[in-house]
Amino acid sequence: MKLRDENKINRIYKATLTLVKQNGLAGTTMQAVAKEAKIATGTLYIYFENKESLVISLFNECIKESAAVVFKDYEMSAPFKVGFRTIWLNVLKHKVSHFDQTIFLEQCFHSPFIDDNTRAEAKKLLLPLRELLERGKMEELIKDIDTFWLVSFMIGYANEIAKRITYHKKKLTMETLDINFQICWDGIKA
Amino acid sequence: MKLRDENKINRIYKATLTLVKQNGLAGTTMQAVAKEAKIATGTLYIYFENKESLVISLFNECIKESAAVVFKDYEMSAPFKVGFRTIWLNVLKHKVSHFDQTIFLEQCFHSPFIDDNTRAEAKKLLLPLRELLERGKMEELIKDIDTFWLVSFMIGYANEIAKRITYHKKKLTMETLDINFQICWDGIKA
DNA sequence: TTTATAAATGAATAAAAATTCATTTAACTT
DNA sequence: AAGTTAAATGAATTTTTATTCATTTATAAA
Repeated sequence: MKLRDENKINRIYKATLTLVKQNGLAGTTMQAVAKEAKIATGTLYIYFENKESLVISLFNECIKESAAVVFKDYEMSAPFKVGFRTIWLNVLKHKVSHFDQTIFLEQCFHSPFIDDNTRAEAKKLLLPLRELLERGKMEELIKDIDTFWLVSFMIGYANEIAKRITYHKKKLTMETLDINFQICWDGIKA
Repeated sequence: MKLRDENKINRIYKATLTLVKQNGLAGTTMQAVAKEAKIATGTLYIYFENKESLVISLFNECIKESAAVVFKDYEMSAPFKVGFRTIWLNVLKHKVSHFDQTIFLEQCFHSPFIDDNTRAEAKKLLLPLRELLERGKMEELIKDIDTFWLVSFMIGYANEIAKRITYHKKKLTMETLDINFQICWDGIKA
């Protein structure tokens, strides 16, 4: 009996991300995904019921992976600014190094595949970040404004930098990180 | 002789924007566009050779409109911060009030329809903004870092706010504008 | 009015993409 | 080594979407 190859799912995911980055969700066909993943078209349908299912599974995978990365190396006990920097750099580095995921997620939010419910679920993963920001406000280190705007600011900015770096073939050097974190910190600090 | 109705083109554009915001470029069919614009499918092809042509025309239209808006009410003679605020608010207000365009442009950048050349042309429209920022650096009012990052920051942030406001059904009140401009200004000021 | 001209229509066709399935292949069991 | 099972294949089919075109309708000029 031939065993189902879990690794193949990753090949399919990878292929999908590559193609969506290149051509958008609009321009990505199942045939193309299969070809890119070096499998037959039919094989795709062994692993995923249909295109919608593939997109939704990959969406959840990306959300999960991205959430896992945010709090890497974060120490509750460290000073607020240190913790904030760690998290912001985690977000930025991840968005740059997995840029295809960044674009895929963006495309998903305006696709017929992802509904409001899925969107809402995805949002929940940012809860720990919101808590960190509440702490910063408590300690009077950052502006006392609706956390909503603070989150928008740090995530949105990281997103934009990731795009710019990729499109303009910039490198994510330590200098680049420092410059941008400085802007980010000055923006939110009290 | 029946005259070609230029206004119909706007109806088609409007319909396309509405549908792309809802379903993405992926989920937007010519049939659906025609129906939304309340015309027959065939009529669409009188005005646009094919789907690609429709998308590219609309892309150029959006870019043009957005460029026209940026410098509204801007006075060269005003102090730098005043000018900067005017422009930033113009960008933000436009992105919020024409959110369908914001999304359409975003989708275009990852579609098979828009090529690198078109992208580069679009970028040129930000030139006056770059010049303003150079002036700010000269006057030592803002951070002396690559203009590239400053533009990323102000445009990217406006983009993100527009998304957040729309998705979370927030209103663009004067308070909201002030809060966010404060963050933006603190971020770039020297 | 009548005629000429171009726009508008939408069903028909072509093209592209999604999905299926009969057949083959690979890996495990006895 | 033979038998069994499930994965893999890719051509064939179905479904969806883009595009065409013969016909109708509206407008302007004669």
